Amino acid sequence: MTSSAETASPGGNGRSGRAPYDLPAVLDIAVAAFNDYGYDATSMGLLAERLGTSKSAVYYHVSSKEDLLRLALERALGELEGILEQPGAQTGAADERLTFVLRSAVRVLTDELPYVTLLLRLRGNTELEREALARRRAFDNAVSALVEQARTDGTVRADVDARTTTRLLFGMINSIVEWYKPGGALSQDQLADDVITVAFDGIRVHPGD
Amino acid sequence: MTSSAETASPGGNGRSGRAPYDLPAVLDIAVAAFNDYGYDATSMGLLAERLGTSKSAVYYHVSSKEDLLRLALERALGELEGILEQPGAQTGAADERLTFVLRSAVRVLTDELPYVTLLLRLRGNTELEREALARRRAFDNAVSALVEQARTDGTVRADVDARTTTRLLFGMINSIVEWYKPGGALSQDQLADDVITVAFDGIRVHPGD
DNA sequence: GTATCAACTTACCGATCGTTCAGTAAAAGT
DNA sequence: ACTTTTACTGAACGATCGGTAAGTTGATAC
Repeated sequence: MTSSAETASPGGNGRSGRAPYDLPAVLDIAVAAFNDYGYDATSMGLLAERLGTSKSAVYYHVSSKEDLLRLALERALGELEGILEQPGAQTGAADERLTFVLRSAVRVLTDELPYVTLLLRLRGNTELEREALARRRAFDNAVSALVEQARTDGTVRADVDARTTTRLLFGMINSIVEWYKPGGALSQDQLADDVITVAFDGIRVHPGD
Repeated sequence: MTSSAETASPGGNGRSGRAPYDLPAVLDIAVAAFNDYGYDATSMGLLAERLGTSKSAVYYHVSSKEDLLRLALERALGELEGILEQPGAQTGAADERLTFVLRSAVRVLTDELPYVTLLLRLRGNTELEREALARRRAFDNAVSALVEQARTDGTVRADVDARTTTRLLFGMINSIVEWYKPGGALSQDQLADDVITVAFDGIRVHPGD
């Protein structure tokens, strides 16, 4: 057997009554710290402090600070891009596909909250960040094409252009990472319903409804 | 006379054919750099390079890096808070006041784009940043109260709670700083119209419209 | 019982950070 | 003519940055 590590009993290595870290655990804490202070403002020393170890211990698990960022962004982008590969995003009427993608995006945002938060706050300073932003833009463009198609179908309003509509939609959805607290009073499903409701029908009560 | 400086003719001080900087000019360039790289990732050296001077020359005009941030945030927050003091935000029906505030917010965002952008990207690392975030939260709460009132009036939908509604509204509006380019094809007024349209009536075309 | 290995620790490196300081050239004031 | 003020320059400060090198420890393999 290949030693199923797990996050098993403490005292595993007897060093000081704490199981050794594995990469996913380090990544989780790193991403949380990046979101708290910002990637640039988070020093490896501070990260080590949060982990309860030394800087060099972190470097045993990861090859560089940027490597942590790469792993985190890959996870977020992979989940988002996965939405577009699902049947619900590829078959059916454009407005129904759009609904599916938006609802799925809300689910990914809430499921992978810290990872997507990190992605959405990138500034594009390094090559790695620029590549991630390009992939994010590609996702946005795919959704924009759906909006365009729905406009042609006559199911989405034509008095606002598709690009602006898409940006406002993502502005609304992406803002979720700035305030949503998982496990709070607002469930993921309820939030997704609210987003779809406001996005498609707006906040106004129409006379006669 | 108190020496009306202006950004007058070059060669003003004869040093190297360039007029001396004043604080507003330094602040403009600093805010642009902060938005390009992020506040933390922007070094005073890089800032000086953009200004075409030395690090210490910057310190002649400003007492610290944080001081630049303070001046910039004060400008953005002052403009936003000013919205709530205008008659349109204080008299009339709640939904009309809400419309006025949202439209005004779009105008402030586009007029003071770099300054508001900086504000909206704060992480709250220092005391200064936390104070700015508190003022921003107070603004959000004022708008949330308007939404609540409009719900009571029956002009805004009651099936989404006021807090979530407000957050989605601001998510939409605040995202403008991430993509709006002043002087482009989309005018400020058209953008404001689009925001109001999508926010109040959604993106869907209703059968029978 | 010795060798090997994962998982660290302590100590340190050069680079860069925000900031300061002493000096200085040109303009303005008197 | 002389002083003061404005707007800098160039060099340096201590602190902190991301990252590295070498040694140590307890568990496991043989």
